[in-house]
Amino acid sequence: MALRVVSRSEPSTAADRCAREILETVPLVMRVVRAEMRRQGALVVSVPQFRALAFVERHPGASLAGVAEHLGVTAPTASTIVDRLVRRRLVGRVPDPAERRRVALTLTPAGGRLFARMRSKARRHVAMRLAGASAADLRKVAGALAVLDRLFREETGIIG
Amino acid sequence: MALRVVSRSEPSTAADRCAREILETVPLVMRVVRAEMRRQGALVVSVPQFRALAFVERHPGASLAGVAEHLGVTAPTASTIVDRLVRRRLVGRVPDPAERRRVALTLTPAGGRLFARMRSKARRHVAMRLAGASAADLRKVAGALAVLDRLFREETGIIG
DNA sequence: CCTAACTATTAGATGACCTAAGTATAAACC
DNA sequence: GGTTTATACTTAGGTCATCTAATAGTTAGG
Repeated sequence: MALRVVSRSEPSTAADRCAREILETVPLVMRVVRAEMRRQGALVVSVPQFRALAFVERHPGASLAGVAEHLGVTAPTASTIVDRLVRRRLVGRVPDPAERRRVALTLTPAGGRLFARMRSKARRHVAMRLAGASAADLRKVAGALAVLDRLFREETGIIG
Repeated sequence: MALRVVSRSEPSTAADRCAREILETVPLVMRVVRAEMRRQGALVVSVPQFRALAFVERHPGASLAGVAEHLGVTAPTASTIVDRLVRRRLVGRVPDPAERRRVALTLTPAGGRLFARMRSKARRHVAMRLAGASAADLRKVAGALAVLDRLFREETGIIG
């Protein structure tokens, strides 16, 4: 024990260094994307609302609990998020005939269009940033993303 | 023009594919980290508050405008964020004697301790995730982060 | 000086998030 | 079959982040 007191203040594992870099760069990327979207006035709905749209598009007839789990938020939070989407006619919410305590959520045509537009705009923003990268760099990034995805993907679910 | 109508719906550039993956994985990583922090009760202050602490630690005597620019928010937003930190005795806010419309912000000892604790906790969380990666994977990730950092770093500043 | 520019705050709004408490429906169990 | 328990969602009340618009105090320029 007493022999391992050297430089406790500066962790030097490769994983530790990589962790610092992740906590530096990953939030930066998201902030820049969000900022560019906002600057263009392309943030027509909030980020959680957008994620809810994405989930409902992929899971037509989804329940509120499904949205809540996918967003990693509590049921009341999901309820109000969906409620704003419903009030803007982007999502339809009808009671499920088989399970009448459930609601079945669907994208309205307007909701589908808005979602597609926002998503392609975000992708175009990122792609424009990537225009300044070489093909080799792009391959590096893609490979690293696969690694990160694998490491962070598990346990998508409960947030508590 | 009319000759380029093929598959407009599916962009296939390498940069486009990479952009899709970035928009998939990068938010995932951040959400997982935030969720783990919250689960451990380690989110003692909010993310913007934490970022404000980080800025003031690195720039003692910073002004409110400095915090606002670093956070990418408006002055009123920065004001309330700093205000909560001041009320919790994590940040000191005194009028700058030379420029009496400015305030000089500093970390209190408690603020410094709390910031250091939160940061190391976040790093440890990420490092634990990375424990399941090979050394080669870590090198890949680090290299990709450097690329992303370069591509997204510029234009840190104005958001509005 | 006195106005123009700048720094910070206050006021008022929307939205995300939480916990706790309700309502309604389904399942389960005597 | 009726009561109890569990499930799905909503409502109520609170904190925090965020915006724009308006305000107060300070400095600088003409």
